[in-house]
Amino acid sequence: MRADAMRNRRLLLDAAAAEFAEHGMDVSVARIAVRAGIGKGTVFRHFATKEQLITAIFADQLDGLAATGEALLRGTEAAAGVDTGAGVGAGPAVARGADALLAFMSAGVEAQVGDRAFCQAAGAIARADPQVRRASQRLAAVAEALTAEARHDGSVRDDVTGHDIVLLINAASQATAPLGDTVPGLWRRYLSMMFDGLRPAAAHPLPVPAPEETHFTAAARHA
Amino acid sequence: MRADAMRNRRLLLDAAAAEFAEHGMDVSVARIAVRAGIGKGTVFRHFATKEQLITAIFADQLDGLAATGEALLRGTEAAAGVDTGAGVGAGPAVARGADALLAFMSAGVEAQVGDRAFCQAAGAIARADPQVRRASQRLAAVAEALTAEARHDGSVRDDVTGHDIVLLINAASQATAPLGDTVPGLWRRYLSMMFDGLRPAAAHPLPVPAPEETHFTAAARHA
DNA sequence: ACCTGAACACCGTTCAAGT
DNA sequence: ACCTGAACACCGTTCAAGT
Repeated sequence: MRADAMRNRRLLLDAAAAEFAEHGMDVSVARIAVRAGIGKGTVFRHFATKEQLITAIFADQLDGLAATGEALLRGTEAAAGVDTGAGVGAGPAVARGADALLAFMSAGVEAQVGDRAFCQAAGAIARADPQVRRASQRLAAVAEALTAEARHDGSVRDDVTGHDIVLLINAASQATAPLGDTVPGLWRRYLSMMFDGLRPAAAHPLPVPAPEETHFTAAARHA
Repeated sequence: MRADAMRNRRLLLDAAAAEFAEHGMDVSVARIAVRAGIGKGTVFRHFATKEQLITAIFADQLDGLAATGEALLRGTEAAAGVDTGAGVGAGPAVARGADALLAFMSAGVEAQVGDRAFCQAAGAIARADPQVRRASQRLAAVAEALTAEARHDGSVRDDVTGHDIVLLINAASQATAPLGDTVPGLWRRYLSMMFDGLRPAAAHPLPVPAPEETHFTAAARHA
C-alpha cells in the first residue's frame, strides 16, 4: 500500500467515525469524503460499500471494548494473586469479580450510548463480516472470563455466560434510546436493574438455554 | 373522506405494515404502493412523508399492546375482587400481579421481535409524533398499574415505575437482535433475567431516579 | 497504484393532468 | 376530492481520465 493511500485510509476512517457518531449512519458518503478531505471515489477504493466502512469502524470499537475487558480481567487476577499470597491489604475479595464485570458492562454501554451509529449498527447489520465476528468472539471470551470471576465471588448466578453478558450490554444500551440524551446517565439505572437480575439472590430458573457460538456464526451466514 | 380514499388508506396501511415487518423500514415506497395496488403518489396524499407512515403504524401497534395490558389489568383486579369476596377457589394471590406484569412485558417483546420495522422504529425515530406520544402515555399508565399490582404481591421492588417497564420491554426486544431469529424464543431468557432484577430479593439501590413524563415530552420536542 | 469527479441507477417527494 | 405517473433532487456506486 502506497504512503498516500495509507494516509487517506486513516483520514477516511477518522472522519467517518466522527460523522457516524454525531449524526448516525445515514450521513452521506459525500459528506464524509469532504470531512476527510478526499474525493468521493476514494472512499469506494478503500471500502467496496458504505456498509463495509461501517463494519470496519464497528469492529474497531468492539476491539476497544475487548481490550478494556482484558485490562479489567488482569486487574482481578492480579488482585486475587495478592490475596492468596499475602492475605492483607486488599479490598473485600467477595465483590471484586462483580465490580470488574459491572465496570466492563458499563464501559460497553457507555461506548454505545454516546455513539448514534454504534447503536444502529449493533442492532441489525454487519454481523456477517468476519472482522466483526472475530472481535465479537474476543469480546465474548473476556466476558466469559469476567463472569467466571464474579461467579467465584458468589455474586453472579451460575447459569449466565459470556454471550449473555454481551447481549445484555446491547440490551442496556438500547433501553434509553427512546429518550435520546434527555437524561444523560439514565442507562445506569437499567444496567443496575439487569445486574440485580444476575445476582444469585433473586435467580429463578431460565426458560431458554444460553446461545452458543454456533448460533452467532449461523446468524452471520444467514445475514 | 371519500369512500375510495378510505379504502385506499386501509390498503396502504396493511400493505405497509406487512412490508415493514418483513423487510424492515427501508423497503421502498414504490414497493408498498404496488402491494397496496395504488399509485405511488397516493401514498403521499395520505401521509406527507414516509416517516409519518411508519409513525402511524407504530402508534397503532403501541395501542394494541396497551389494550393487551389493560385486559391483563382487568384480570388481576377481577381476581383480587373474587379473593377478597370469597377467599376460596382462586390461585395463589401472591404471584398474580407478577404473572400479569410478566405477561404484559412478554407480549410487548414478542410484538417487537417478530417485526423488523418495529425494532428499528422503537430504537430511534417517531417519538415526536403526538399520536405516538399519546399511545406511549397510555402504555406507561397501564404498565404503572400492573407494576402497582405486582408491588402489592411483594414480587416487585418498589422503586420501579411504569416508564421503567416500557423501557425494559424495549431493551429486552433489542437484546437478541444480533442473532436475528437463529434462536427463536431466546428473548425469553433475557426478559427472565431482567424480571429477576425487578424482584425485591436481589434489589440494590439504583444510581439514577426513574424518568418522568416530562423527559419523554422533552425528548419528543428535541427530535 | 492510486485519486478524482462526472455519470448512472435508485428512491423519496412533488405536481400537473386526469377522473 | 382524490388518483396517478412522469419529473426532480439526492445519494450510493461505477468508471474513464488523470497523476
